[in-house]
Amino acid sequence: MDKTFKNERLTYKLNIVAQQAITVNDAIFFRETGCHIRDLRVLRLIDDTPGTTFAEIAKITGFERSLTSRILQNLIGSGLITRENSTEDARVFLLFTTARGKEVRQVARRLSDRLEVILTDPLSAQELRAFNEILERLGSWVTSEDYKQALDQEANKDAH
Amino acid sequence: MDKTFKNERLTYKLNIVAQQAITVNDAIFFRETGCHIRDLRVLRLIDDTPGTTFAEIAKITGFERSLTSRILQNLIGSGLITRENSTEDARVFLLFTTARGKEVRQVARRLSDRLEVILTDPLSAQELRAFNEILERLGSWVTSEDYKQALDQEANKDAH
DNA sequence: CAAGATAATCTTACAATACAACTAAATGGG
DNA sequence: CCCATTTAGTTGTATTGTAAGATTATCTTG
Repeated sequence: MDKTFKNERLTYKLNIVAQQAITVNDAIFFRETGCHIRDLRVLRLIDDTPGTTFAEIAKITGFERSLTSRILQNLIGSGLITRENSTEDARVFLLFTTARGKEVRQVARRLSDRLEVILTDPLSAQELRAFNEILERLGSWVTSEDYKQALDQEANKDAH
Repeated sequence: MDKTFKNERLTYKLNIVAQQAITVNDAIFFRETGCHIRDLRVLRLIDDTPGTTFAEIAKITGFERSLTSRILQNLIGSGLITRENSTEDARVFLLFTTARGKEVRQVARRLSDRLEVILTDPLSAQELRAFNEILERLGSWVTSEDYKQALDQEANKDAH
């Protein structure tokens, strides 16, 4: 039996799997679409809510404003999105996907499906469902206030 | 119901959970032990195989030689490990943990236990076991040659 | 219309890490 | 036995990604 991780920490295992999957996938996405996963996420957001703004994107993704700005510039430069001045506020511009943007989004979606199939190849359908469900719960947990508080309490326990 | 990730990709969820858990944990480790997770991993390696060498560490961890060198310098600087010249080869030095190093390792181990309990708080014992087992398998899979090959094939399918 | 406030950008600084050049010591073939 | 090559480990430098803050343009309110 393969013992790649026997007795390793959960976070360590998590890190390996996430890191590996993302690094590899990102390279493939870039080769096939010219975009990195992060850019594609922004593209998806814009495609799902046409006319969204810079500020919206920054807020939803949590990216720094400067970073957001650059990603948008990239997408515009690649002709995947366009910006239109808002008629109500000349400071604001509205974002839309171009035809090419929609196309790239579809390509990315299909690619993503296939990559996920490969990633989860060793899992049975049932295991995959269970894994998804658990990740879901853990995701909610680690981004919650309660999690932060639990950690704070842990720290205080030590400090006494 | 909380929909943090509804319909999100597996890799995305994985990334969020791993990223969040690691970032937060690393900060706590650093505060409590003065070491980052990565340093602690090296410390553990040395403590488990006293007399190990620079080259061994670099090979096992997969870290760049320069990075490995700097981590070791840190650990030495903090008085957690010592280096001894090898009697057989003057280029080589052997690594050992100091008393303080062993102590820090223990502190880190206990802390790690507690942090893992907090992280997996929303899971039942059974779910935790299942999750661990699946992560184990995925870890082996994504670091295997077969995985790389499966991805290559996928890429070629497109290229035809 | 002046004084903030807000949207987005641009510049700069910083941290992390990889790469490559370097020193010192060992090995092995002529 | 000595010189060329290899190996162990270190250090300087370049690159990269990102955050923070200054900057520009526009809007709002008194």
